[in-house]
Amino acid sequence: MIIKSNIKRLLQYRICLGKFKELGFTRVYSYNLGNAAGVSPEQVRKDFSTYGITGNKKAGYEISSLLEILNRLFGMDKTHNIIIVGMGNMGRALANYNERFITQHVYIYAAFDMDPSKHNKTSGMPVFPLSKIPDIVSKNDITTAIISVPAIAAQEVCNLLIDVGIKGILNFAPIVLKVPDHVVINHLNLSTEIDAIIYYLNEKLDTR
Amino acid sequence: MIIKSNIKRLLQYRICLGKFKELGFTRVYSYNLGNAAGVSPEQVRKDFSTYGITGNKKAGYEISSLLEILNRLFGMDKTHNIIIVGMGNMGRALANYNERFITQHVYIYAAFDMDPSKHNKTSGMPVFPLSKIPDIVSKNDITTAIISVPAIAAQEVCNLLIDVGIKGILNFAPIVLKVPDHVVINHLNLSTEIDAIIYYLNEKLDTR
DNA sequence: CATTTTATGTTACTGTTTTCACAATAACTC
DNA sequence: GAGTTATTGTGAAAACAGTAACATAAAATG
Ligand SMILES: NC(=O)c1ccc[n+]([C@@H]2O[C@H](COP(=O)([O-])OP(=O)(O)OC[C@H]3O[C@@H](n4cnc5c(N)ncnc54)[C@H](O)[C@@H]3O)[C@@H](O)[C@H]2O)c1
Ligand SMILES: NC(=O)c1ccc[n+]([C@@H]2O[C@H](COP(=O)([O-])OP(=O)(O)OC[C@H]3O[C@@H](n4cnc5c(N)ncnc54)[C@H](O)[C@@H]3O)[C@@H](O)[C@H]2O)c1
Repeated sequence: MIIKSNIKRLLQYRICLGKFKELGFTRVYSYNLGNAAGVSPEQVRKDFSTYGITGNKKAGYEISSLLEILNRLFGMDKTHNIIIVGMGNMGRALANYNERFITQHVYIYAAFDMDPSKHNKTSGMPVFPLSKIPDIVSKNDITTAIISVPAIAAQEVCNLLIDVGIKGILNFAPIVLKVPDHVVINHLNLSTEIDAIIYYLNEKLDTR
Repeated sequence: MIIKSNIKRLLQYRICLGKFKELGFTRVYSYNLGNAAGVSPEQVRKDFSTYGITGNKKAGYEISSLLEILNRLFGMDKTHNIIIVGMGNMGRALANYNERFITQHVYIYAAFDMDPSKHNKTSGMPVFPLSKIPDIVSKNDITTAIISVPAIAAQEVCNLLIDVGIKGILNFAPIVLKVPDHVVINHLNLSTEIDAIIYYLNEKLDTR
């Protein structure tokens, strides 16, 4: 599953709208939103059009009602509990960010690690052994998980998660995980993100 | 700047080829690579074709020479020194990953933070105040930086980096940074990555 | 209240990416 | 070494995404 850019843009519009609202604005134009989100005003209107979102001729969009529509579109009427497997450097960084994730209606409900020395509560949420996964996932209707274990263990952890009913996965391990069709998987390879930047820098030099 | 998916795929092929090599293989077919990288064999061949990379009819691709070509394409004949600004949770996680980044020819040479309590060497590389940025960047030919400061400070840090000659930025702060055309910027919003997964899960339920 | 202004919403266009199909050809078989 | 097989390489087709143009309509103006 590759996440479409229009979905990412709509989520970005939502974040920008929140900031506009905080600043006391009540209406925005496609031009303002595009500027804040780094896209053209036409792109903003096109994205809204695709999802049947309409504003007012000449008067732009009312921020509160636009936010309501986007919040409904993204199921943000409630907070989505998720779990993390792998409480190493990346897992801890994410765990410590929990109070900010909740502003996007995401909450890390529990974490899991194979290393018993990680089993404690210092990161805000409990850290359990992997044997607790089935119980916690099923008892709390959890459908989404973050994998931040070493690449060597990622497929095994992934399989386990799918077995217990996880349907959406954000994977930080630098390996392409094999999942059944019904599972939504989002691969995030930070090394690659940096390498790609460096590639474009060199390319610009070459074609000068 | 939006990073094209063919570049990300080529980088992924490179990683997969490395694993094949470790496992003792000397040749691969487009089918093997596609399978490992999660794409179709046609996509693999097309990507190679786009960059003038050729293999052998019936005998596939020789791993070592393919790796050489990709390493050259991505400037991996040398290690690229980069810096991080913001040594909080995310910055530290990245810093601790330095010995792994170097396998992708990326090395975090120095880190910067406005908070004096972060100025030490416990994370492997030195952590300096921001006033040291111009000196370190220019003396070490550094062109790429990671921003992991709070959103409120990100644009200011970004401007400073561009002023001292940084040309490529990976930004973790949940804000769309304004940069001149010649700067390559890669926005990575982790909240959005999770929200997008949740969106697709709900969408699948809706259209069931 | 007629006219002008200005921003939306959509259609048509343009460009890009992916998939498909198959000719070309190197390796293998007998 | 002729015939068969398997895999590449690419051009054409299809699908997708982004840009541009403009008709439409609400608001502002006077
Ligand atoms: N830290 C980074 O900045 C960074 C950057 C790029 C990629 N990554 C990737 O993210 C993943 C996590 O990175 P990290 O730096 O946090 O690694 P880490 O080694 O610090 O942490 C890994 C954690 O996973 C746990 N673990 C190992 N095997 C497990 C298993 N089978 N089940 C459950 N837990 C297990 C370990 O106990 C450890 O706590 C890795 O795949 C890494 O390649 C991290
Ligand atoms: N930690 C996560 O998992 C996570 C998830 C999503 C997004 N992010 C984003 O990544 C960024 C960093 O997150 P974090 O969790 O590491 O935050 P953090 O608060 O732990 O760390 C921020 C660091 O930046 C430093 N800083 C603040 N202002 C600065 C300035 N002007 N110049 C230099 N340094 C400055 C602080 O001293 C601190 O060390 C934030 O923008 C955050 O929204 C983080």
